[in-house]
Amino acid sequence: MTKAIPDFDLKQFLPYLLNQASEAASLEFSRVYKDRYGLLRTDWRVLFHLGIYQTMTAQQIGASASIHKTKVSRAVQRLEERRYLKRERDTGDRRRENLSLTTAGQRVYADLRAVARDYDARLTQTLSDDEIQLLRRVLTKLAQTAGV
Amino acid sequence: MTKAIPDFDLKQFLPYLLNQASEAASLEFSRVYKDRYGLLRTDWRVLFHLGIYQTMTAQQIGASASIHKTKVSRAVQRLEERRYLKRERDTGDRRRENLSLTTAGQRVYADLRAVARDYDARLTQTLSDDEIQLLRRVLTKLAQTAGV
DNA sequence: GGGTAATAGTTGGTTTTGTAACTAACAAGG
DNA sequence: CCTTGTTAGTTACAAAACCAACTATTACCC
Repeated sequence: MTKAIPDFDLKQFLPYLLNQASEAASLEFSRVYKDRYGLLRTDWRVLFHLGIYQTMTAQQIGASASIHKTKVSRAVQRLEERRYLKRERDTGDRRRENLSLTTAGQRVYADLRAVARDYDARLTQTLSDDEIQLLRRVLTKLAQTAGV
Repeated sequence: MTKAIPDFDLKQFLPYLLNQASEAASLEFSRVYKDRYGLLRTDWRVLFHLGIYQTMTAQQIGASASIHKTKVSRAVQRLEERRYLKRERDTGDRRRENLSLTTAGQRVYADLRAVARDYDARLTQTLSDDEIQLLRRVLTKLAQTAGV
């Protein structure tokens, strides 16, 4: 660690900085869904999609969250094993499965949603309303940039 | 996908939003270091640390980037295999290894640094200077929040 | 000095992810 | 209908991440 004048500011490089912020910002939340329910990151995202929208296919969830279909498939399997989710073959198009939460899954969702709300409030509590708005707007734009 | 009024806005939830933005923002850059040099995410971070600071130990890199020591260890192995990095046992404390880039490694760093600069400029080009400043400030704060 | 704790880094076994190939069902054109 | 192409979802195998235990060395301190 010698050089006095760095020729590149890694910590200001957006892909790096965004990743550091993202990891830090999800760390505590991940501990909750992991420790309390044994879920993985993809699992809680699928769970939340179904909690919010009631019924979706794996394809819809993957498109919404930019998750590859194999990851969605495995998250659905795990949630089904835990009896948080049920599948119903679509009668109109029998390739599709309409996914929804069981009562147990809805309970988990409601619990984690409350945690998420508190957590988001904590993350943003040191920021002004303007800052939060701008942050969300810019991040949303960035998220869309690369087709994600 | 039934419900008209969602009870939670997942896409505004910071851990989720940050992750989407982070993934999107690093996608194209990752293709460059992956396709051009066969590097993984941890690899380019270690490479950049050494490119910027000349000499560091694995411990220092891990502390700086919040990367677990086993991940650093394996990234160092991969970079060494590719002859981008050399290790020297520290004479003062023989547990430590002083890591630095080979000439080949420095070439790779210089190339990727140029890509990174262009890429960062592209990511921020639709934002005003004020927005960029605020974004970086807020993200830095968030990154520090959880001890990361 | 000699024992105990702490630190730097590696290794091994298990999970998770990534990628490609696969099955099953639908679509569209002849 | 029947071939060809597309879509929804799963499976298999390899690559990577995770976590715990390990070695080697240094620090502490009685």
